[in-house]
Amino acid sequence: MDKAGFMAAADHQCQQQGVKLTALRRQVLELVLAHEGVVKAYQVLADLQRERGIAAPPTVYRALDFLVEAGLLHKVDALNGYIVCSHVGCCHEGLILVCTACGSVNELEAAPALDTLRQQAAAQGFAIAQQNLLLTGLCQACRV
Amino acid sequence: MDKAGFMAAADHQCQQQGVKLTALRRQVLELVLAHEGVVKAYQVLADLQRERGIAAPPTVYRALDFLVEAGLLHKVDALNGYIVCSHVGCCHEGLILVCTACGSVNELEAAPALDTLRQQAAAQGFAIAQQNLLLTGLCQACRV
DNA sequence: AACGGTGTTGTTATATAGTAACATTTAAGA
DNA sequence: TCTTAAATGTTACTATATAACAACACCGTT
Repeated sequence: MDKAGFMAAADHQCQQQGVKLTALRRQVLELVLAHEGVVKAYQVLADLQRERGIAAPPTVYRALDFLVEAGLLHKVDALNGYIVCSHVGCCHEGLILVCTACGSVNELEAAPALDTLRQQAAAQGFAIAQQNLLLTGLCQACRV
Repeated sequence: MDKAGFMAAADHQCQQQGVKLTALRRQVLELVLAHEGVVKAYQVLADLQRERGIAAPPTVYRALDFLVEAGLLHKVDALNGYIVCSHVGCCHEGLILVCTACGSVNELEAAPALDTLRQQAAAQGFAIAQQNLLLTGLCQACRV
């Protein structure tokens, strides 16, 4: 999806959810989209400062939290960063693949196996709120 | 496994791997074992300072990194913490379940589903180096 | 025992990440 | 318009992690 398309989908999704994609949140989302792969909060902060002259960490963290909550971004804890959700609108989070060589990030669609995992967790009485599934390694392009 | 048993298994495993479980690493491992659930690096640092009078962050991080590398601990990125590996000696990392209510952590044994995931990643040409699979939610005891 | 290399630990300083608390502004309804 | 809730600004701070270099300990060789 191109950036304009993503922004349109973001607008739509926020409207659906009854939450507001304000100017600031929109700007932060665009800054994240402007990068490839994983983006760090302080990178976004620097970008934002360039565009607006001044900004403090909470400004960025609040916007990023909102965007994660809205399902537009995912937080990648293992990298202290954020990625754009590849599946806006179709709700499922996948398995995140991070290449240590080129830094690229992909969301692998693996619904059946993930469902199995969730069921096994549920079988132990565990009620899942969030998932955070990440594999680190070498992508096809880099493993040559 | 009790603590003494774990330390014995740790000794054995390090010997197998040809790496050294030095006095410092041993002490750090014991400090981690002394806690339930997730332990933070700076908590270990504080404990270590209590026992030895002085210690700096790199001392602790190096020891923790070593212990993770040796397969005795897992790093839980989503919590910036470490947990004791439940399966020392039998090599498989599982799926980590973290309860947001009581803070308890369990490693769920889910080899078949995890294998499927890995195969799906591999099918895309991705060579897995590390995995980091975590579910957050409520454990059986807390969901009542 | 003396030497030299490797790995471990100590030390200082600093980089990076994230949040608490309160003030101010904006938006939306009564 | 007034009021209230949400959003943003601001200051200060806490928490997490690493770089870089120095000192030391261990181990095999001469």
